[in-house]
Amino acid sequence: MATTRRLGAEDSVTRHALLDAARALLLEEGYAAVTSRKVAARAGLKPQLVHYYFATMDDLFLALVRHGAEINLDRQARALASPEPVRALWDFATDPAGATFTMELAALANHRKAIRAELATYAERFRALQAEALREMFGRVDSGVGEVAPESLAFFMTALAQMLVMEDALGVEGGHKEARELIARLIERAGKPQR
Amino acid sequence: MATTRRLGAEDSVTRHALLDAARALLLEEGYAAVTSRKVAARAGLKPQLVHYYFATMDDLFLALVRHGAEINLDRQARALASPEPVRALWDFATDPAGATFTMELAALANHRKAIRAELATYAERFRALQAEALREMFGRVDSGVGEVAPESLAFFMTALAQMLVMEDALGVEGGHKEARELIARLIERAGKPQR
DNA sequence: GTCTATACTTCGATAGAC
DNA sequence: GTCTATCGAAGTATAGAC
Repeated sequence: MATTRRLGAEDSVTRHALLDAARALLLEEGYAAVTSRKVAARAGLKPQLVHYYFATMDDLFLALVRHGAEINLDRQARALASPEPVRALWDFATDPAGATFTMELAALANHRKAIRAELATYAERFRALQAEALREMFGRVDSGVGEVAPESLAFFMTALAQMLVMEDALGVEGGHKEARELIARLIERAGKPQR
Repeated sequence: MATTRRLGAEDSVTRHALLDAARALLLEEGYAAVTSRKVAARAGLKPQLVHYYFATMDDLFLALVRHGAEINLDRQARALASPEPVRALWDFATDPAGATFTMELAALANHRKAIRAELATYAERFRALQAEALREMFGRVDSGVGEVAPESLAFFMTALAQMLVMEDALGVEGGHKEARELIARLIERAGKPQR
């Protein structure tokens, strides 16, 4: 294995078209629909081109992870720098496209080592950046049963956002309306950081 | 379509073996690995038998959903009837196998209508049963920013449990330790219901 | 540097033998 | 009622032409 097969250039227009098509398929039909044939068809290209630009399908998925993560790191940074960072962060976390993208990749990663490692690294980076921002805003927060570390606060927020969006997509709604209202009140209260 | 092809009996031993194999594959390698060939191989049977007992792969998945859900409804009922229902419910929700099973099916369901509908129906049932039990135990709970309905409480609990387990599986751990400790304290406090 | 012709494997599904 | 022989489509990947 590991023959020295040639690959297309990273900045190729065709390569970008394939990545775009793959991302669209991932969102619309799930990771199982991201096959060389379907990706190519969506981009109006031949299936073999996928393997010219990406040695294996795993490589394509890795490129997808990196590209999506970099874009979202940007978006998150902007949210954290906004006048209402907590609200902006929540809006960012509950964006359906972003949440779907993450959930699909997580499901895929569950059984593909290389992708899992890459996704985990990015996830920790996201959380650390959120935690840092929350720490600056609030320090440790009292929960009524002890203090909450910023990292945990970031986890709670992301977890609830992801599951809300995911269940919405499935058509599960029990408890959502009141949960969203409660979170809205928490964000309202957090609007003006204590320090 | 819809030809009147014959199907095997529901109580067939072979059928059960196939379902067991499918469940194991789903847990170990993800839904994409649940193919007629792999399921059969795992059960030591011929691939064509899958289609004798399940007209389509969707039918196999549906059977898997129903079987898994019925077992878990039982487990949840036992948890709710235990001396420490809140703790038992949390332990049940954070069981890795159960959470993985759910997440895989959710990812699959995202893009398969029939499975999505079935899964959503069961999910609502789980939540309603949890909510009913929590309502009997606590009524509405004060959160510091208004009351929390039992249904929302159930959602929060399940969401956090699922994401904890899922991130653990991916190797993401930021904020988990303190989050688990905080939840443990909450459960401790909830140990003795107020009414 | 870019794309095509082609090979080989695995997929879901059907028709028909026992 | 149970299982097998077989099919056409779709999957990843390689070697080689432009």
